Amino acid sequence: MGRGKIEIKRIENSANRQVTYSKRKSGILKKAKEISVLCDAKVSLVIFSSAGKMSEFCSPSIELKNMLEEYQRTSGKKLWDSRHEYLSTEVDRMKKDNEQMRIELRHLMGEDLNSLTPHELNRIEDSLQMGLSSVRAKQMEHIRTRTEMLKNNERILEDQNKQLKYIMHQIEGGDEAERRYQNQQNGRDYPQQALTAFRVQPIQPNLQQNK
Amino acid sequence: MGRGKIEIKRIENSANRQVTYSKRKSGILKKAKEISVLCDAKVSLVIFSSAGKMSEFCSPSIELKNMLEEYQRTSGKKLWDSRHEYLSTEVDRMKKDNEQMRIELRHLMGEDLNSLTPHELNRIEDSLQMGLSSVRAKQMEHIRTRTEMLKNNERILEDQNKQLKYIMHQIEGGDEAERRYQNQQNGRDYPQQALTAFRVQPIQPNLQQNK
DNA sequence: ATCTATTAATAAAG
DNA sequence: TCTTTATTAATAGAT
Repeated sequence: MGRGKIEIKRIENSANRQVTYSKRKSGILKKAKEISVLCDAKVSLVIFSSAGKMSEFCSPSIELKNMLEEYQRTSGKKLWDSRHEYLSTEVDRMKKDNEQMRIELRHLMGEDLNSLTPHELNRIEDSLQMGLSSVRAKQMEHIRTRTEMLKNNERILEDQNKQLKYIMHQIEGGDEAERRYQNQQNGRDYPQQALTAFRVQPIQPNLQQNK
Repeated sequence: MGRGKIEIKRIENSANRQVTYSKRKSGILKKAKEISVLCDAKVSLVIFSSAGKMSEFCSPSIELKNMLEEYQRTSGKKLWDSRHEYLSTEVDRMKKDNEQMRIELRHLMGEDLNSLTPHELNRIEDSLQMGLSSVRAKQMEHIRTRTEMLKNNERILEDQNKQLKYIMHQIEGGDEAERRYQNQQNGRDYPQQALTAFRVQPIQPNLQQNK
């Protein structure tokens, strides 16, 4: 039904295929509407183009959902019932999993121990003991890291102190700066600016955060 | 496309309607097949005659079920009922729950600790410590119970021994029974029946199982 | 999109 | 229900 007869096989030329799709799609939708009206039939037609765009026709006055329910009854094929079943078993499976983990967690928290045999208690104890060891090892690791950080900062600050003392010594000819420093160390309210006034360049680029 | 043009409205004559249905049905099924082949489209076509007889076409290599899932995603219309949704959300919720418990369990077993802050580590440690205390308390309880059971059994057996010795003393006039008992104690193969031959009534109703 | 030559579908009849 | 056939409808290829 065109300028030439065509073979029914995939149209390789993409543009042609798209044009033909468009024409035939409207054709088949029209046919669907016609048969539903002429013959009082219930029709559901859903089409996805190769690009994934959807078109549909469904007889007026009937929901696709209802039609598909009838489809399942008539054909015996399951559409969403099977999905229901799948979900139901999935939920059951997970509930069991869940319950088991909940129980194990409870046991590890020292609850509901009455139902356990001595042997099971030993297993729990071992698990807790091992867990505790690992956790404490990790805590020690943290503490070591933090201690090293503090030591490092201390060293940097000490260096800085030495530099500052040296600079002050040079500038004020010795004892004056040393005296000021000692006063500050002793908690007297010596102006804080006294030190920064020397405009020393930043000398602690590696000072680490004590987070 | 026939001997005359027809108006698109319900065909009142039942026989005509049936004939037209049959012809157009095969026509539209053919069209569905053609567009799916020519244009690489996914097509689902379901038709019920007014008499309730069903015909269908679905693109090969695609399940109607899958198409309908895509339909729902694309159109946003829901085909399956609220129970389905309920199950879906239930599964999702449980998956989350599950995952969280799995993580907590792992931490309590001393795994995957790197992601934890010191504060979280402390929490885990406390939990483990408390769990361990409870488990050990319960183990002590078991041991105590078992010890008491053993003591009790021992007492019962001692009573029984006394009774047996007394009975034997009475029957055999004293030393003979005592001698037999001593022989048995010393491991000589004195016939086992010697004692049971007295047909003493069961006298240990409260003897407890050492399980 | 629109046009149109041609094929395809099908209404009515047999 | 099948076949035939006259006629309309659909559409392939061109514009």
